[in-house]
Amino acid sequence: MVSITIKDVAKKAGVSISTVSRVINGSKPVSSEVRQKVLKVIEETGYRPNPVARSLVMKKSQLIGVVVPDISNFFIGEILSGIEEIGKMYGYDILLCNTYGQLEQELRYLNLLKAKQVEGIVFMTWKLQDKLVDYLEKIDVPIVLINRNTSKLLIPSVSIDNFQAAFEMTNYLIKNGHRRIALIRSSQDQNAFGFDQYKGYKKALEEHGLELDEKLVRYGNFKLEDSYQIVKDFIKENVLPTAIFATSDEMAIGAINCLLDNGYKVPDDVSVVGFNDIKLASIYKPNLTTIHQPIYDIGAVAIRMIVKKINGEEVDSKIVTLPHELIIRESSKKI
Amino acid sequence: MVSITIKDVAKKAGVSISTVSRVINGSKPVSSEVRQKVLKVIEETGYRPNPVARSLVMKKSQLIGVVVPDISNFFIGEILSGIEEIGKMYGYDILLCNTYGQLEQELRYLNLLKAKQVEGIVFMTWKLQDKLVDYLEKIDVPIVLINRNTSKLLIPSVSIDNFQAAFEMTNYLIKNGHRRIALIRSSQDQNAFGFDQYKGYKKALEEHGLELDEKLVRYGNFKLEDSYQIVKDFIKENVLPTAIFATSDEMAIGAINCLLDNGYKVPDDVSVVGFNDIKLASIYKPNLTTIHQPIYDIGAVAIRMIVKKINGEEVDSKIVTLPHELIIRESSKKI
DNA sequence: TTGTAGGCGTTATCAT
DNA sequence: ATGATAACGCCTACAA
Repeated sequence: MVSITIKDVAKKAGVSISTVSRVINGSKPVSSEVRQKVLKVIEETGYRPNPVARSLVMKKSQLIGVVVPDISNFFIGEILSGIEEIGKMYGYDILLCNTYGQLEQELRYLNLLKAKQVEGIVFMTWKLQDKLVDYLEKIDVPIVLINRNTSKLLIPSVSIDNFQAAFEMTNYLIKNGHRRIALIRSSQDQNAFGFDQYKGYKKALEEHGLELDEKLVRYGNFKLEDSYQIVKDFIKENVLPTAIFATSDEMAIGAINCLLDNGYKVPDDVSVVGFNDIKLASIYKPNLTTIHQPIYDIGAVAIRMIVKKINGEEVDSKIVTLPHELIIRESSKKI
Repeated sequence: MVSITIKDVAKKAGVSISTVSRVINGSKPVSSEVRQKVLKVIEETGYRPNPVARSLVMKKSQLIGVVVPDISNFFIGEILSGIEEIGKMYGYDILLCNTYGQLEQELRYLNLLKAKQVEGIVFMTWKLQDKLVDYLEKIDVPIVLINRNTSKLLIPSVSIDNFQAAFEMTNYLIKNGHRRIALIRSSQDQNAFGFDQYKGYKKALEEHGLELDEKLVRYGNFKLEDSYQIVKDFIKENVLPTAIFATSDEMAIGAINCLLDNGYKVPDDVSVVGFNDIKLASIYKPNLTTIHQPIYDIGAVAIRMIVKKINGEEVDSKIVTLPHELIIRESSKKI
């Protein structure tokens, strides 16, 4: 099964390969007579230009790299559909990279993507380490970060206002009578995803004259198991708060499960709220009070920005902040 | 930012490009003296071979295409991690294609993947239409289907024994006193995913002398909303069965939600069971009775088969059937 | 409007 | 052991 090339088409149509190239790309005028002939041959032979060869000469690939820390994460899955769909719309294909949030993998993939001549990169991670930032800022490919407010960075990003959202959520909890509010977020690192949320939480506490009890701030890695264990610890240490603010819905669910398993009622004994509003949030029982993010749109906007950059169009702003909304459901209540 | 090529390295090292190529690929012996020199230059310059150029001449791409009907589906997300991880282990990257189960998209992507010189394809769909099968069988790239027992097809596949699993589940329900057991599966089509499950369901009914009531067999497209609506219909038509067998956990959850919303208790009023045992199945309240599949492994095995084929190794069997297990949890009970 | 020829970065086949 | 050089399939000045 030898695939047929532009040369074959040229020969069969009795023209030069440049002419064939021209009718394919419409790069230069071709007499409609010749064009018809060539088109006919292409049709007959089923010729398809070889994208690899094309990439080599054009240094373009119609490929966009997407690197994420966990494909099977619900939140990320939803973002991916936005990316894929809009990308497709513009003729770009997705090279998927799963890093498990490991710096080493992230660096490796970034290199690989560049080598593969991807035209843009959508990047997402839990922890934005300095070394990574250096690398990202230097890379000469359009890149956009997801879910980061990188005001201090040079890299464009699309995200909601995590600070404000966490602030609102904490406020809501406080206004509903909660005083001891735990925060489950990811790593302590300043660069870790969720630092803004931590600041929002802190600010709300401060505004109400509540003291921040660092014992109530715990760290999980966006996994159910992690928050499950954290709540277990709370119980064991006998310091269970009246409200738990988990910075991802998955972690909220893990927390609720632990509570339920230990005979506590949600929200009667403890209110638990999440973040993201993944599909599951409104399905799980009890439905999650959470911060709604336009998840699909985040992916869609990110890739749209990349496409614009690729086409040399001016991108309105480096940092796109999408709207969020506090959604109150069953998992929290006034005390 | 001009990237440096093999030519630059050759010049700097004072050798020919062939020599450089040799030390990179170890394709032919090179005096260790020269090798050191070249290696040093590569190190200094940070030279990385251009995979696109390499692809062009080798007609290989280190790329494996993965086409799925819905990235944000939980089950598929988990399969993807298996594929990605094992693929990476063998140096392959993933070109992700999301088809929404549309034939048109599937065909389009298959073409595109071939054009991109992918070395193999992992294919998954809800409905394996004839036109698609024709195409898949003709394609000259290693391909493996996921979650299909394609005994009658020429294409290799990896899957559990869906017939047997559905048989066991139905049996379990019957043995627990259920007589009116609804089945929610995907499209009626013979080629649709889930036909085997339908047969297993039927067989179990027959073996117990139970009549198959076609009114109890409904069709949803693996979406929560679909099964939600189906249960709503059951209620409206006043034909609610004592047990509902949904052929995906997501659909089971949709069914339970509808039941709950309408004042029914699960499993007290109605037992609901699922299929797949996605992570969520053991987290959702009530925990789902379901068929456990080794989801990650399915992806892993599939890509492993492809890599073997690429390397010309003999693949043991065309059809790999992985073990499943009936997991009994809280969503079903004896009546 | 059309054709010729050089080059994109590699690998592989010949010589040497 | 090493070096020219011809592919790989395509695009694009430059000529005609």
